[in-house]
Amino acid sequence: MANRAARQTRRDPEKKSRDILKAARKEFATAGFDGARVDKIAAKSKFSKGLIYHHFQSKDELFRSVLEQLYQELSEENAELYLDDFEPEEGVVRLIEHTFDYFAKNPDFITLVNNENLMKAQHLKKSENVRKSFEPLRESLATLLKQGAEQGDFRGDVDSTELYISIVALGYFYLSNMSTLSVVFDKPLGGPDSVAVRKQHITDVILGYLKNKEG
Amino acid sequence: MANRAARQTRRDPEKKSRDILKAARKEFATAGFDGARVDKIAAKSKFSKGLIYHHFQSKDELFRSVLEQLYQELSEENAELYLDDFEPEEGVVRLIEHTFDYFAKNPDFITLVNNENLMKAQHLKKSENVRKSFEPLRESLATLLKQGAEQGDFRGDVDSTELYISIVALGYFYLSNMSTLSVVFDKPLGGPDSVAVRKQHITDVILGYLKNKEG
Amino acid sequence: MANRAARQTRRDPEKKSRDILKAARKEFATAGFDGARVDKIAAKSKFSKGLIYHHFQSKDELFRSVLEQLYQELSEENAELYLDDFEPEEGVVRLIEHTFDYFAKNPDFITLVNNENLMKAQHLKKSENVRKSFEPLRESLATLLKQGAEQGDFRGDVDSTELYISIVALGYFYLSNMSTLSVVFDKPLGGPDSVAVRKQHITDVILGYLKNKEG
Amino acid sequence: MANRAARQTRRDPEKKSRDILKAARKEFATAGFDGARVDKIAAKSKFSKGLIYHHFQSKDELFRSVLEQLYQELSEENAELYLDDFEPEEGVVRLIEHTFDYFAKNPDFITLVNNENLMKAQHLKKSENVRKSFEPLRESLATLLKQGAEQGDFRGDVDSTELYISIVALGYFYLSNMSTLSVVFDKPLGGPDSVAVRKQHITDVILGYLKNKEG
DNA sequence: AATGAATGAGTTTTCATTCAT
DNA sequence: TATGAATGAAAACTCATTCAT
Repeated sequence: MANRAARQTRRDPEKKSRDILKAARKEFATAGFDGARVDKIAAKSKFSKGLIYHHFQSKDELFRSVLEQLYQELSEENAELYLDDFEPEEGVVRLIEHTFDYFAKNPDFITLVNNENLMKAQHLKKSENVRKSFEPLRESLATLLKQGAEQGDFRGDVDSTELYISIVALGYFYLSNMSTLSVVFDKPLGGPDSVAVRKQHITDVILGYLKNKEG
Repeated sequence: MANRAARQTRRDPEKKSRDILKAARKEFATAGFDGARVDKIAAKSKFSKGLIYHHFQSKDELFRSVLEQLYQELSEENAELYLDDFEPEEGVVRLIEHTFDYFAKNPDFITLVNNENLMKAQHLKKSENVRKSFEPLRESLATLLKQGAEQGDFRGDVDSTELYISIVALGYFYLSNMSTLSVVFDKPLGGPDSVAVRKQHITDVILGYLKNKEG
Repeated sequence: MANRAARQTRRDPEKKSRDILKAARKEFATAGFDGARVDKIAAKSKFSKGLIYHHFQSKDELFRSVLEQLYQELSEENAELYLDDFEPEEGVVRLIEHTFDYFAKNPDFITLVNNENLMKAQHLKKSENVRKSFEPLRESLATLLKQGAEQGDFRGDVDSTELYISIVALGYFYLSNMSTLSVVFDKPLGGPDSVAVRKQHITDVILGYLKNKEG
Repeated sequence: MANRAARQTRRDPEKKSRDILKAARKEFATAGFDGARVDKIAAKSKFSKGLIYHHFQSKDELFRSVLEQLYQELSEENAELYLDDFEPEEGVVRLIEHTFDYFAKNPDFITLVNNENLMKAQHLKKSENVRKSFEPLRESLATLLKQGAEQGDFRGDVDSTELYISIVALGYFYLSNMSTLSVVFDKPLGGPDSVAVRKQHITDVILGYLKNKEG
């Protein structure tokens, strides 16, 4: 039995990779790329350092894999939104709320992406499979905007990419910069109340903008 | 006179500190806190490592000083806006444009602040003089919002802190995440045209929101 | 066989530890704790600095291990004395001579222990296995003293711990402070004649004291 | 007045040296030669590092001066014993007790001398004025021993230098090695009771030895 | 005489990566 | 495949000493 379990472990390299990636993601998110320690990742994943280097060639490659997995997950979640099935306003609200909630529930995403930006996206640039990964969502949003404009609900001069960036920005920045904002505004922003207020504010801003047709 | 100047140089520890801080800011912005090398800061500043440790006690303290200087500069620039002298809409536009331009012209600010957020603002928390440093600006903005509402130009339900965070977020996030965004949208966002478009979009969003009085 | 031996070497971390400890002991004894250089220990032991830090966590831990080994060796040597097998006077003389000879042959012991005392025994305090390591010897001495008193050879008011400290002190101090004593008495004390004279003097003092029953 | 005080300071370099030496002695005793910091000595003495280097040429020279002062003080105290004015036994007891008390009251002496021995007396060897500084005391002790032997109180085969070293050893070692002894005997030796017991034991040993004429 | 800023060689320690087994 | 001991290059930080003022 023990033998069989061992064999199982031996024969499931994907499971191994997943475990390593999970540990790596946590470590990179906690300590940043430069602060992360391969030793700690090994300890957390219960595999040896040698094995990690066997599966991934370097710390950089490991980080790249973490990022790819991260964007892959986000894409999958976004695909579940089925924006095309909703009326323009409802669709936009769904997108806003889902985007905010996703970042709020996945603080590691923000940390890791910020890290990657500090390094000028050098890892992501090598990942073909994340290129254009937001295209489906952008297209759905463009459709909503077009329909909204045609129905007279939304203004007609809105660029879908810019708007999506704005929807992300309003939540991402708040969550990403919470620590320093709390200091410079001398007010803790991390509480559930503050977060709920923020989420409502974001919806107000985006909808207020879209529905102001005198633009 | 030359003599005096020489003496001045020798005896001007503030000048020295400024030079060190300048070099440190560049290195921290380029490499991040963990990636930054005190050796490089010494080389860039033309002073010895020993001197750096004589003036600042540790790499952490040096980073803290860089951050303090950074927020100090931003506060000073913000004070020059004289928002109180303008009509509501003009004032808000000034604030939006100035904020965006400031971040665009000072990419180091974003890098350094992101770094500090990755470290949970541990350095900034020790800096008493940055606490509430945005209070004057927030108050000016609150006044503009109130006047704008009274004059019937702006909606009346806007929280000044949330709005200011939004104004910052819309530009900061774009600039901060430009590298990864360029990859996932497969479209270079750093060019002057893109930046100008972005700036206009931000103004549109904020004004569109504020001037939509149907809440 | 050769193969096996090679493997042995590779796989014998205890041998490695012993080699490192040997080099460390020499360096610490020569230069003192603060004066000792981990670089030199690495060079002497033919292992890399990294390996030393892999086996021992810090310079302090390395020093602690050296001390533990030191006391371990002394305990083992003391156990070989079999004091219980001898008549009181002969047993005491054996102890005196062995103690003196041990310190004379192991000058590193004195240097290292003096160092540890300069540091208030901070390392030894963490070593559980040296606590009470002299208890067997003290007990044997106590037995000898009791027997000697019963047989009318020794005085009856002697504390075994105090006496053992005295036996050690008379030799240890002479060897430990030889350098300064040679200066202040303007007379080299390190020669074999001086040492032999000293050893005889110590035996005279202790026996003279023990056998003076008018105390 | 202030002026005068300043002048006074300026004109009293000996006072300055004394203050520096006092601070240096404390620092060297606390941290050992290698552990001592010139910066700390400067801070403690309220003089600048430059001044310290002006008066003493190096850390080594400073340590040498501390040692010289130390032995000078001990010599002066010993001269106050007036051993020649006492009967043999009383004189020897005075010497034993004074020696023990001196070390007990001046723990720095032990620390500093041990340090110097770890460095093979390299500093003391350069100090002409400590050579033979114990000659007067040794001579007084020799006289006491001779008188005691003539009066039939003491045995006649005692070398004064060996005996003096023993008198010192029995107290010095106990005080010097108290930290490690407390660990290996698992018993705190620093308390006033233990010290008093030790002092009595030393007197017993030396007198017991001297008065045992069957030697 | 007096200061303390400035230096640079050197310390302990760390860590990504390799490699023998 | 899998391990983890081993390495070496580099990191933050220290400190006796010097030197311009």
